[in-house]
Amino acid sequence: MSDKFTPTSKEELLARAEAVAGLSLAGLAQRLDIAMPSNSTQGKGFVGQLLELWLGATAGSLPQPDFQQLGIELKTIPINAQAKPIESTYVSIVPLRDIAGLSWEQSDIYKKLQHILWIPILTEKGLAIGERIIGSPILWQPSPQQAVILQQDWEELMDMVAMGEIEHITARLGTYLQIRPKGANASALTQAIGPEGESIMTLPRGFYLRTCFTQQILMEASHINSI
DNA sequence: GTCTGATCATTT
DNA sequence: AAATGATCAGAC
Repeated sequence: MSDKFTPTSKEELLARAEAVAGLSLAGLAQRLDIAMPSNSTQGKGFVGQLLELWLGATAGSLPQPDFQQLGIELKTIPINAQAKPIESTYVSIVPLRDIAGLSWEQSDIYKKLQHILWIPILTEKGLAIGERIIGSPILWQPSPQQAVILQQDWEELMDMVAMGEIEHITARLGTYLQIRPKGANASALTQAIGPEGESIMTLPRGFYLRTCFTQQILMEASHINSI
């Protein structure tokens, strides 16, 4: 039943995603002969991995788009019954060293944000993880206006990193993009640039998309779908 | 430790 | 209630 699948076109990928819209996570897990985690705390990441398996994502833990041949990144996004995102969306790790001369277009996050397959997951709290429902997929690319803001956010934040101001960066900065801790726990440390240009140890950080931004994406898509 | 996949727990 | 800062699970 769990025959392997590799998408060779975005149309094929989208069709494969549409085929499981309306299905519960437990339903898809059963189809793939995968065991469900007992709860959503232990199951962090399970939703994404389940859809990766179904859709034939290949990038593994590389900092590259999931479907390398197609240049498409896969993102599941938890939404409530009003179709509002429940959580921000992690995109990629923030480079904290050897970043001199790094441009927006060269960055890992730029490549991932060029083309995303969004899969909304209906995730009301109190709903068991297996009862979450897979929604209709959205194939998205940033509009020119969105691209400008994303680049501005990235440049503002990465300027601070390059200037040794990582410890002054909070999640309050950035219009669409924000930087937050992204590590196993508070004792996981990595090297970064300090105030005097020296090497310091700090928490690993990640780039996240704010819910106000991902909500835009979902709203635009529902508008298109309703025409 | 460095990435991927995210959601949890606490503060605001 | 929503946002921020912290954490969970797994591959390598």
